[in-house]
Amino acid sequence: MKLKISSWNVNGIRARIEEIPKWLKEYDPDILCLNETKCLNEDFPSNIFEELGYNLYLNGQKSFNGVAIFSKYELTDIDFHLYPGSDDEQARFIEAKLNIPDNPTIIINCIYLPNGNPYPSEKFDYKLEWMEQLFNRAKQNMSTELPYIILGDFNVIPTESDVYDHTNWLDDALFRIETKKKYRQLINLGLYDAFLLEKKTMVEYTHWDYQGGAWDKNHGVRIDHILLSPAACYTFNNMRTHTNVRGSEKPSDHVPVSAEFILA
DNA sequence: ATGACCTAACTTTTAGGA
Repeated sequence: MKLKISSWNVNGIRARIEEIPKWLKEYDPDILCLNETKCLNEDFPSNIFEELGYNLYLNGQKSFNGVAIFSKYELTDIDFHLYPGSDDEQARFIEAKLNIPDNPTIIINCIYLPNGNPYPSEKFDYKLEWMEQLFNRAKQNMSTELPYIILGDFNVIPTESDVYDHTNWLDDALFRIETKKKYRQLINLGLYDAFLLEKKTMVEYTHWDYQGGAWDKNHGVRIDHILLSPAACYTFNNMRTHTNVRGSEKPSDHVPVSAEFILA
C-alpha cells in the first residue's frame, strides 16, 4: 500500500479555509502536518476536515504558532511537549505514532521550529535552545530504530543553494552559522533529507515572501523539510514540492511538501 | 507612479512572520 504524508505551513487555518480543502481533495494525502494554524483548538474549523475523512490532532494557540496533524488513520501516543517537563507556551510540536498492520510503528514529529529573528536577540537564543531540545528528542527516537519522520517548517536554510541569493541572508536567523550547525548536528544523527534523496537537478523553494513580488521573481527559500530515519528511507518512494500552490488565489506564503512510501 | 504583504487581535494600529 502507498502512504502519502505531507507538511504545510498554512499561515492561518481560517484564512486558508478555501485553499486547504481544495488541495486535500486534489492530492489526497493520508497525513497532513500543519504549521501556523494561528487559532485556539476551540476555534478550529474541525468539521470541514473531519468530513473529508481525517482524524484531527490539534495543538493550538491564540494568534500565533499552532500545529496540527490531520490523519486518515487513528494515531496513538500523542505528545504536545518537545521535552519532558517543558513549560514552553509556544505550540510548535506534536509527536504521534502511526500503527498500520503488518508494518513497524512509524513515529511522526510535526514541528514548527522558531524563526529566531532578529539576530542577535532572545528570540535567536530561543531558536537554538529549541533546536537543542529537538536534537535530544530525535536522538531518543532514532535509538528505537523504528521508521521516524520529522517534518515541518524548520526555518532553516541548509545551504547556499537553498536560497535565491544567500548574500542577502548572512545575518538572518534562518541562515546564521549557529543555526546551520545545529541543523547539521540533527542530520548527523543519521537522518536523510527527502528532497535530497530525489536528486533533483534544480532546487525547489518552499517559501516566497508576500512582499516585493518574491513569487514572480522566484525569490524563495527552501525551509520546509522532511527528514527520514534509515528505517523510513527503506520504504521511501518519492518526494515532491507542490510549487504550484503558491500561485493559487489566496495562497499561504509556504507550499506543501510531501513524501510517499510503499508499505506492506 | 520609483511604490508594491499578510494574519489575527478586546482592530482603526500593532506584533509577528521570514
